[in-house]
Amino acid sequence: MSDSLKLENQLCHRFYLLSNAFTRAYRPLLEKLDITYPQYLVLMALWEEDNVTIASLISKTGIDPGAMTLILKKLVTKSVISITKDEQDKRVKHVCLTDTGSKLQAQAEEIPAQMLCRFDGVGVEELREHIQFLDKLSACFGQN
Amino acid sequence: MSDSLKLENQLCHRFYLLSNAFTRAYRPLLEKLDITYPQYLVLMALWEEDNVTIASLISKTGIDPGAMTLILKKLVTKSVISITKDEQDKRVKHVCLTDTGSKLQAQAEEIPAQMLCRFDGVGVEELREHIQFLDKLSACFGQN
DNA sequence: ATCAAATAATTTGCATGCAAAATTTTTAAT
DNA sequence: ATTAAAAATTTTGCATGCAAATTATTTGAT
Repeated sequence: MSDSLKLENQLCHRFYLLSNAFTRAYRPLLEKLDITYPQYLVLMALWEEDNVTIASLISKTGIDPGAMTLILKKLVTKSVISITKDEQDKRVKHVCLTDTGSKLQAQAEEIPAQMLCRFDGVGVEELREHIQFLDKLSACFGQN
Repeated sequence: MSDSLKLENQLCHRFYLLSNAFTRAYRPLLEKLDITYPQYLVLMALWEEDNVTIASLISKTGIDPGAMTLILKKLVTKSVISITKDEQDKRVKHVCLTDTGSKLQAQAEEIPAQMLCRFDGVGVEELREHIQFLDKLSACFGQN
């Protein structure tokens, strides 16, 4: 019976807890925009670069293809995005922000700062340093 | 348009990606034990301390109460745990490992090492240091 | 003792996450 | 040109995650 199976020694459990904690923390902020956290990820990607393919959104956000289909449908229903078919390659679809979707960015601008406020005693330098570690760790798992 | 809404600047997105990546990485290892990742969390808690209340499991694993009910039902169906009612306080239920559940620990012992193998170029010292940061960050969000 | 407030679990309804199968369309090899 | 393999999406089925409402019990205050 080593300690390797103890919960407190699991790196994965930390990420499980933190990922869920962040999603919960974002919820009240995102509800004002009437969107969920994964939908927020899609919109952040689109605010950076509009008119991209679904495959591109999947790659940038890391959202599962099957989930992406549903998420995009909901954003279309909310009139935040529109989806058009590619004329050259009929397999491909392009996702565009609507006026409503573009204007949502202004309301979202304040969200990152509001989240940072909650990081009590966490320095910006410290943060940047650890983010490098997180990216290094992500690289260990490849694209999947 | 500040950069605060860019995906690459989102700490939350890192945790989203890493949490999902870990769950995916554990899947093939856990399938040999016929359990899912959240079920694995519950079992790790029970291998550390058996015969605990559901509320205790919720607290230790951070799994949502509603989800916990379903997870425990499945573990009961697999004959990995058994659930008994408290005689003193009829609101409370106690969760116990069955023989099958106890013996599963032996098969699970090799899992942590197999996961660590994938951490290419990540030092043990480095790991310990960053885990402290993760715990510090978790504390910013309280129990919820 | 009595009754409101607090607890422990469960249920409900909605939104993913994900593997695997299915569709549609394109590309590549023969 | 044909056809098999590849690529982009969608669909299907199952397992959470989570807020909110509900149920069953217990505790605490009057």
